[in-house]
Amino acid sequence: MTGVSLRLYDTLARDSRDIAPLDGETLRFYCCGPTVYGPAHIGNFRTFVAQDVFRRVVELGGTPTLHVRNITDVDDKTIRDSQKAGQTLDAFTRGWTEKFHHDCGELGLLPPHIEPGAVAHLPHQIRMIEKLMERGHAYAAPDGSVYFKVSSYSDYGRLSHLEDRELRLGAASVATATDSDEYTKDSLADFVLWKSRKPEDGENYWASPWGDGRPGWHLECSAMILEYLGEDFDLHSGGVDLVFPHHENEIAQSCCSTGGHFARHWMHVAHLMVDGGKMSKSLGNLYTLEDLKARGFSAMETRYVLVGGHYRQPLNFTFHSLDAARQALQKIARYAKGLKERLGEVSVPTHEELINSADPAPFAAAWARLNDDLNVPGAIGDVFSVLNQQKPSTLSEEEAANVWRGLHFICDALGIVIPAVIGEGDIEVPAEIQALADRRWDAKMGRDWATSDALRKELEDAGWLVKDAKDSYQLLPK
RNA sequence: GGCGAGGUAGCAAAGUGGUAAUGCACUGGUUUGCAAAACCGGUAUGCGCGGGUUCGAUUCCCGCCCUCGCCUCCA
Repeated sequence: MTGVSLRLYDTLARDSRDIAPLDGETLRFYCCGPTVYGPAHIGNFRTFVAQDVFRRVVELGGTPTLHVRNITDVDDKTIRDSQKAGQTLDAFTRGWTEKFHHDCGELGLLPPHIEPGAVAHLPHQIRMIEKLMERGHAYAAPDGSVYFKVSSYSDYGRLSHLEDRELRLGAASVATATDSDEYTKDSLADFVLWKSRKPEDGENYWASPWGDGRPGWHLECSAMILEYLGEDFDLHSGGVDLVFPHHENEIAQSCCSTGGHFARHWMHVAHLMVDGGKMSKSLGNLYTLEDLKARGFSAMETRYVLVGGHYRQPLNFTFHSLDAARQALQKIARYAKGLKERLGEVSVPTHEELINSADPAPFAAAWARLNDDLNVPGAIGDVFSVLNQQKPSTLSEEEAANVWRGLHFICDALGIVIPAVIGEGDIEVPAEIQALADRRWDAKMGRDWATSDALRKELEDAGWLVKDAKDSYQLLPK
């Protein structure tokens, strides 16, 4: 044990609270997962990365977790786009789920212990609707849709603080709502649990006691949480935009169907902005991991950026921040290399090994920051402060080993894999650049400094940096 | 209109009732033939503006200005 316990801000309590498992053993938590109708963008990943850091800190602190994250594989968008792609819904969502898993792997996200899909849990959802009907919290409309009766649940709005929301609806929202054709609802506030079959759904409908149709979006999380985490569990997490209505609706559905407590703690991750504003497809600033890789940035560099702002603060993404991330990671990489030289043969401890011998060593301050509402930027600052003070060459072997373990401990908490020092891996050098560099090396060996420097300049102008060592040199792209 | 978050150096981003971490960028020096790396140092008399409380506020209170997000597609 590390002797520090995690305090985390709770959206519902509007205050920080200690995180401790309800059952005294395992921290059980749920994260709203992606809707798989395309590649996730880095904004989506910001949330998943923040949740991953949460899980890592909990585990490294000595508490095992049960992490459940769903896959939304049926909704308007998945149906619409699968049809556009000429694929069955199942094939379409399976493909995007695989892509999602691939990206998660590259970003170093620990896979959830359970990853349920909505379609595979239709019986659970239908059962929940039946419960809600029995208890008088839901009603079927003439067209076969089923709605949750918001007025039947007095606590509705507690999470989002929109208690009397019909009265508070902005002018724009009212206009939109009344223009829509959902006249079958008793109240504007009621939300759909079961959507009756529509022609545009094609083959994507399922049988229910209320007729053919498909589940409402909010329902899947409630049903799957009940199945895998029960009526009462530790924490629920998602992006801030889910506070209302999604999480509010989940609470209503779950509490009304079971009488249980539902989530004890709510963690919400602020949005990623791009160039100071919201990301959107129309602005062309919606980046995927693929987009950034095409520009030469690794998934780890992206992760470093995503993790680099406090999770409750909007984070502005820019390409400059990716450049800065690369430099910062290289600084850590060079430091780690220095330690390695000091230590000889050392291995990189795994997450499991670190859990079993949890010890932040000289990075206790950084670890404390992480345990204070996951203050990652503060922790990173502390890490560099230590690196600036503990130079590998000045450390005893024992001290170096300590720093090595501690550094990996903190990096593991952040999910950062320390990269190789650039240049130590394979770099493809164009033949003409290589030729220039060889000529320069010959000139240098011949102590023809003028020619050597001129060629260095030429290489720099071509975007290549020459690093000289005693009897060799390296070419690095600038 | 309602709710919420925020305005800290060129950029990013922590933090504290007692005088501003850290990363990037920039920059002086040591070192290197020159570079790179490394090492030593510099770069906000200042934390949106105006008041107030206090021995002392960037940190608390009040007012104002500005930015961003949410208000049933949304991580």
